[in-house]
Amino acid sequence: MGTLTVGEVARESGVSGSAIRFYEREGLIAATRTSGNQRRFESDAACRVRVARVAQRIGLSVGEIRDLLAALPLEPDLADWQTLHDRLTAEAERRIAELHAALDDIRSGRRLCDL
Amino acid sequence: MGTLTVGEVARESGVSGSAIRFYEREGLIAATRTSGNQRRFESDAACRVRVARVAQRIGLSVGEIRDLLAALPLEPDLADWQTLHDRLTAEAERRIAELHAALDDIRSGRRLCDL
DNA sequence: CTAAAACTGAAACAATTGTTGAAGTCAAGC
DNA sequence: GCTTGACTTCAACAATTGTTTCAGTTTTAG
Repeated sequence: MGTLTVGEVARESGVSGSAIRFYEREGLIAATRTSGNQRRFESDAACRVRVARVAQRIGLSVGEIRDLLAALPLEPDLADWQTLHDRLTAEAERRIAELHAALDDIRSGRRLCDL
Repeated sequence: MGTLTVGEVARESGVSGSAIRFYEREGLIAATRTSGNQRRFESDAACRVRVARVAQRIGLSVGEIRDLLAALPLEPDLADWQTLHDRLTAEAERRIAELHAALDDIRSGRRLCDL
């Protein structure tokens, strides 16, 4: 009950088992191993995977998400969540700004060829 | 003088020769062939490649850009440019809206795990 | 005509984000 | 203790967007 298998994390987070293994390989989530070499995750794993999917919606790469989650302790306090929150927000706004810049260029009146 | 080689299109459009060949393979730009099988592009090719790069900034895939450029005749009139313009703009706005939706979710007050 | 520069296709490589399949191992219930 | 479902690793595959390298061909300038 204290720990979760790959399949349980997969179900709880709505991601496939192969993706869960991939995320563990990539360092997004940590696992211990049973004596028989099976992964066991702490109960926060599904939460972290969900955070990862939110970050993917924003457009972060797996490497960026790894770094993001690295700053999130096992039992995050409010400040930890706030930090994560702020980083995701900043990144989203940065990407929105990039798109706005592209839009401005498109609308600049110059021919598209000259951008 | 009426046609351009790969290298000339590359220089005029600021992308590499290998990318130019790739774009031709993928149908973004059209080429005729010399008797010696070398590509020759019409003078609009560099322009189309530039449009493609703008579209990439917006986030369109090569396939989407192919479709976009397919609607652009060899000598586009104002309406053709307007159509292209409108599609790019709409696509940019769509992606901006997606990011705003993600931002709204992040700011919804729910825990990130519950998104 | 010849030498150099640019071109050719084909294939391998690269990073990214996983999925699929095979063969074998572990864990849980009965 | 046996069966069954879930797990393991490893490798191959997939799509995307090109780059690199090879050996060979064409074009162009002189």
